[in-house]
This record gives sequence, structure tokens and C-alpha cells, in this order.
Amino acid sequence: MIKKRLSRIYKKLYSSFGKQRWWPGDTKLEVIIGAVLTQNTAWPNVEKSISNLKKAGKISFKKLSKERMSGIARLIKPAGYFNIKAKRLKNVLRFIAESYNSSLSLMQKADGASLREELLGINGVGPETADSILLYAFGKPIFVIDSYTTRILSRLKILSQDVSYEDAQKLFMDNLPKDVRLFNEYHALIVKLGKDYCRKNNPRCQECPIRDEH
DNA sequence: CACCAGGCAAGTA
DNA sequence: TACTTGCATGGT
Repeated sequence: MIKKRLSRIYKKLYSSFGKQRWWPGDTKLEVIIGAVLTQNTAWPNVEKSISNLKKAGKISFKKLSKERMSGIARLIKPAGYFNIKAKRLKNVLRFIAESYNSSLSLMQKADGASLREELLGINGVGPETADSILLYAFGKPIFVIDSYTTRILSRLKILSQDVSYEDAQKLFMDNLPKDVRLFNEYHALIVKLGKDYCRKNNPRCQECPIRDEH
């Protein structure tokens, strides 16, 4: 019974790791910026970039929109891929300006499913980035999938390793209550598990808190 | 030293 | 549709 299994795994992760307090970010804009900067990048490097942006006073829709691309690239350098990410941030800002009158509170009122499609239309925003923005910036009940999720679930023989993003997401959303707090915490706990126990060259599966689920 | 991280898009066949 | 490659810094 997949519903019970997913719920049991969640409880085990939560009781071993506790609340994760995601997303680390003070404002919606900061969460959105972090979602782009963390693409294929370790979080500490994102934090350095966010800190640079803060020190420069650029975590503001107006200020960041006015900033030149080379200026953004310079500030976000520690996150890697700084040229392409500067462009992606610009693309996101332009979308918000054109479709939501530069208003994140107006964007907040949008329907989750249609906003998801709009976000996916931005060059530089794929499914994980879009869903991270929806869940963690806007509190929409959408489950975020990442490489840890499919890796761990394939080890548990719940999914095959090459499952599509959409199918993995459907598994969670069809078998869990659509609860924002649950989706928020579950994804964060999976990332914690992946980082600490299931990393590629560091599989400490013997000490893994869901070892008995294998 | 090698490997990889809270992805995505563009190019190729 | 299904691979492959570029993007780039910083931690382990």
C-alpha cells in the first residue's frame, strides 16, 4: 500500500531529522532568486551569492530589474554558471513585470496550475525551479521532485530510476494529502536524507533512518 | 587530485 | 523522442 508507505517514510524522516525550516529566505523574491541560483549548485554557494546581493541592496524587484546583467553576474559569482543565471534572473523579472505588473502579491493570487505553466514558459525555469517557486515562495500545494527523490525512491524500489519528473510528482501528489506544510517538509527531508546518506560517493546506507524500508 | 552539487537549454541524430 | 554537452564556482 503506497499511501501508507509514503506516510511511514515521512514519519521516520521527520522523527530522525526534525523540522527542516525550508525555504531559507526572508522574502518571496529571495526565495525565487535562490530557486534559480541553486540549479545544480550546492546551497552554501547560493548563500554567498544571496549575501552579496543583500549587501549591495539588490534583493528588491526595482533595484534588481535596473541592475545590468554583468553586475548581477558579478554578485552571484559564487553560485557558478553566473552568466547564464544572471540571464535567467532577468527573464524571471521580465516575466513578473509583464504578466503581473511587477507585483508578487498579485502573482500570489494566481491559480497554481496556470502559474506553473507560465513559469515553465520562462527560459531558464524548468520543472524543479517552477515547483520550488510555487511551493516555497507562494505556498501552493505542489510537490517538488529532485535528483535525490528519484534516486532514493528507486533504491526503495518504489520507482524506476529513469521515471519522468511528472510521474514522480504524480506519485506523491496522488498518494498524500495535498497539504502545503507536508509537501514543504517532505521534500526538505528527502534532500537532507540524500545529502547525509545517499550521496554518490558516500552511501552510508547502513545508518540510514529508513534502512528497513529497502 | 577527481568528483559533484536542491537543473536547464540547445544541439544532434 | 532520446542522448549529449555547456555552463562554472567551491566543498569534500
